[in-house]
Amino acid sequence: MILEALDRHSVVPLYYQIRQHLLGQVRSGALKSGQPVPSEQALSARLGVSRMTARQALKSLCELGVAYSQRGKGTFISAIKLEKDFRQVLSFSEEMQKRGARPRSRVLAFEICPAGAEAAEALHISPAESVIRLRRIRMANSLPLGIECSHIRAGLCPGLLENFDPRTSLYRVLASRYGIEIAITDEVAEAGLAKAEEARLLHIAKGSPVFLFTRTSYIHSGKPVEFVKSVYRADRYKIVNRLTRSRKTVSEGRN
Amino acid sequence: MILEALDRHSVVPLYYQIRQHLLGQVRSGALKSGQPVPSEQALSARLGVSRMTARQALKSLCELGVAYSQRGKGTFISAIKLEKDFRQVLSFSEEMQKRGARPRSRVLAFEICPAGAEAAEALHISPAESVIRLRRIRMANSLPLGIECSHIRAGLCPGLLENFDPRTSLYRVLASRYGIEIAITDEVAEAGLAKAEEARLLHIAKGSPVFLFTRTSYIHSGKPVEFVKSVYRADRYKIVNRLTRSRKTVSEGRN
DNA sequence: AAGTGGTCTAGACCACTCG
DNA sequence: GAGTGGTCTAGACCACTTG
Repeated sequence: MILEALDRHSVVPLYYQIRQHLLGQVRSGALKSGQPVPSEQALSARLGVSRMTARQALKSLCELGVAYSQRGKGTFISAIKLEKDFRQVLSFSEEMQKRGARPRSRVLAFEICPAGAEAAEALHISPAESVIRLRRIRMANSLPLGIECSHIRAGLCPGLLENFDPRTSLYRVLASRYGIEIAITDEVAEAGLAKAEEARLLHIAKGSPVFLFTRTSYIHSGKPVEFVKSVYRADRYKIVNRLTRSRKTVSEGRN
Repeated sequence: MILEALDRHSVVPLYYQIRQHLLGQVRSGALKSGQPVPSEQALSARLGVSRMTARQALKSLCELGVAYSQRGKGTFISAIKLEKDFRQVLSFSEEMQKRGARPRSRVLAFEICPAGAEAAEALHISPAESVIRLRRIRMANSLPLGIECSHIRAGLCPGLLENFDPRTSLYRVLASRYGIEIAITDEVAEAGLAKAEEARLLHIAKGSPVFLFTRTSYIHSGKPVEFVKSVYRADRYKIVNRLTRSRKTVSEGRN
């Protein structure tokens, strides 16, 4: 059934190799939804790994959303299609490429200025402290999609203004040049109507429906590094989400 | 430092007791953001459990978003506030109670009818197959918030129409009476303008901004059980999300 | 009764970070 | 070099599900 595809001398962990192997079987259709994945004991025996390792492989498969475990019954392939990066922060470029569209941006402003009240609160700095402000029109296949205005604490990335080409990926530069890796983004989405300037920039009628986003991004330690306000055309953008219902294990009561 | 609060004869798993203990220290302020959590070795030695058990406790703490681990350095309390149920499906009642509002509903329709094209596609049934349709105005503190129209495969819950009081919690009845436990909800949110009927029911002007939700809920096996379309007032509702950026482990390349 | 996943132990080696 | 988390082993007992 399962080939001996394990490389015990690889730097790739065994449980990860097993997971990828099973993932391949799902992708190829050899394992279909509802079907049981080999049990922990079976994997352990067949592949000559300890049961804990087999277990870790199955658990990580479940964390991907590809499978689910039932005590006393087994582990089964989930019918739900996308083993998806639903809740991943994607940069605009990444998101567009994934959807098969050509991303482009037009820079409206790229400057150092005081944070102002709203950005200051989100970034936990004083309103007078300097931020790098980058305002761009985001386009997919040359059609305007939205306007994004990003604020980054200037102290975190000295020289960004001089060294960054604002038409390229901000996240990539933050990571490679300054070692700033975004770990979490909190996002608030509201629905509203396009104001006159926004409508003009987005090529829609004033009063058209739009999404208003407010995003704050944090590095792993929890320190906020970026605050973004955006306006997106509602006729060309929607929010897709996947929510899970707690299996009693998440909270301890009262919630 | 850590009290011997472990009950080795409890039905509650040791790792879970340890996690809750650490969670308590975070809540009480004894462990603050940025501070290191006791290491796996330290917990293991101090509490007399194996390192794997201590490890499992720390791992589950990280899965809650309360802490994060760094190889070679340690595990630290995350500064990001809510150890939250961000990604949880909550029923309307649960959500409102959490926000401290009194939930109420007014039933507009509660009937059996053919699924129709849109619901049929989401539920993977034929458009002629019967569904139970429940249309309600959702209110918080007596103010109308939104209109929800839910479609449930009639075959899954015989007698629901006679036995369910549509002003109470649908999810609770599905779970207790029919053993249907919602595991995952896929949600699409769009922004739009209120139509005449919607505006009247929601007490807003026609053309006011609204959220349009389309939700499909699945049980663990992936079978779809409920399809909901809703319209929510944008001035009283917003979407809050937390996104994480992949730590290279999630996908295997090309993404 | 047999098989499953959930928990737990007491070790081990490794790569990594930091002083 | 000392400490940390990441992986792995070879066992064990348990609760749960199913025939």
